Amino acid sequence: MKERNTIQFTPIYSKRTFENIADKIKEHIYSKALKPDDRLPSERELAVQFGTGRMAVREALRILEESGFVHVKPGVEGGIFIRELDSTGITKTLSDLIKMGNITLEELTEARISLETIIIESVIKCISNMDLAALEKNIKQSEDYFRQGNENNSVWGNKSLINFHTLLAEGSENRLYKYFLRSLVDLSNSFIQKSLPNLIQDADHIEQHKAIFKSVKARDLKRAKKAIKDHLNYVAVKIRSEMKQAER
Amino acid sequence: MKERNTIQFTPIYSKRTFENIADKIKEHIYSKALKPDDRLPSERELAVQFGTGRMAVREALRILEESGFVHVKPGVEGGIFIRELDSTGITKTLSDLIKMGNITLEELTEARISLETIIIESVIKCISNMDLAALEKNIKQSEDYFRQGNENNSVWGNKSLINFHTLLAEGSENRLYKYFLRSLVDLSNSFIQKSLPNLIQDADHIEQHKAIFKSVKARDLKRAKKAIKDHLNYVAVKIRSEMKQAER
DNA sequence: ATCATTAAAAGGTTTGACTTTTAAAAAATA
DNA sequence: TATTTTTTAAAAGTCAAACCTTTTAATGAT
Repeated sequence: MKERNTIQFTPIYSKRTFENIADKIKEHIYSKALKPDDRLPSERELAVQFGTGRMAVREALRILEESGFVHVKPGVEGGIFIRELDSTGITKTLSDLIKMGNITLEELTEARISLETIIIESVIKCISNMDLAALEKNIKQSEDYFRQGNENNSVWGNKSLINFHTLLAEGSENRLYKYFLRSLVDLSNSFIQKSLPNLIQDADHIEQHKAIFKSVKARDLKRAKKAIKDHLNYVAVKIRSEMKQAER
Repeated sequence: MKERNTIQFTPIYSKRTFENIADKIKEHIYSKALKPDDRLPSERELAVQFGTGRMAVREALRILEESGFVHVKPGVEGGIFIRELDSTGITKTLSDLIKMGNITLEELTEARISLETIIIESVIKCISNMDLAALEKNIKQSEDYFRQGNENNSVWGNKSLINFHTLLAEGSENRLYKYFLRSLVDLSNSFIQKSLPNLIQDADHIEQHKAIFKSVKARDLKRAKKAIKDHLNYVAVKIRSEMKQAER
């Protein structure tokens, strides 16, 4: 039996000039011909090379800039520089969705709890000694900062406290988890920071990080899952009560 | 004891004109003064209203277009239209990360399995009868298409087969899950479709959807979790073996 | 009724002149 | 000599005006 040919036609867009330019540059980035920190020719030079006007190039640059491929710096020694793609694209989108009210803080924290539970499973299977050491160092920093921390006892001063979770995700082999988690953490932080700028850091928080670390180091999945869940719920409850208090 | 004032200065950016324009328009979208399908004044008119040149407006539009806020149509009765924000922003970012090799198909499917397991928990708690009906209808469509499906027995023809999972996510109350899942599903589909354009649809696939549906309807979490896990693993195995076969 | 033509409105593109920003280089000062 | 200030050149940022292209509604011819 002869196989039938099932070709499909895809819609045709006669693309706009600036889209073509953006695509051409992207191709070079995809193919690694252009790598992070490389500098592109100047706007005017690009316009000449592409055989287009300067404005078309500029519009292409706006697109590339917005999606995080390049970053543009004016002045001598300035120019158009290739950037590393990271989680900021996701963060930006989610941030917009939050501003539109399409996502609430509750949804954010719920998603974070689910995600971190998944991550801890992944992490416990494949975390390296280097990652473990980084975590241990992070906890040390948190403790140090907390001890001398009379100057500014807001959680927001203690950066290491905030970084623990993203650092934990670094131990996972699935980069998607890292991107997602980093976005969620960044967002819930900036979200909470706005409503509770004076949130106090407490010793329990660090103890809980320590508990998570220990169970991960011991590769005790059951204990680790419980530790992370307890911790996140603890934080969620604390935030909720603080918010209630702030309302009055 | 007097509380110490802990103000923080945020960095100052003297923003570029087009950024200011984009921000101004975004504000109106955030505040719902501009709603989906609303039409903005023409480029020329906007330039007059903002007191800037037309090119600054155009660059702002490129940004808004890229991040999914507006969509631009030329011609009479054309113009600049407000769009509903959805998951396409996330999808686009992830798609770029895939093209950069920062994410693989394996990571994608793994993440999908984890996410769908979470979703099924959320769904089973709060799914409405309407959502259940939609799922049931979807399965009916898949079966109908499959029965008369001699014309084109590729899975890709059977759209309802593909939509089952995103439809399931609609039952969740957490919109983040919906956005994430839709992105992951869209991506793995377009990914697989490229490498396996002739993937055959099979009856088991639909039976598994049915099993998931039944356990969700019965609110049997344990059975539902098993059903979704089995299904996704089944698909993953099938795809992997097909890919191996395609290599030869 | 149907088809072809036309005109207007919108975005798309180019060009050239001008402004602003930045950092290195040069000059003035201590 | 070391430091501070000024100059300068390269690059992006901006604007205005003209012109091109696409789209569709309205008009007119068949």
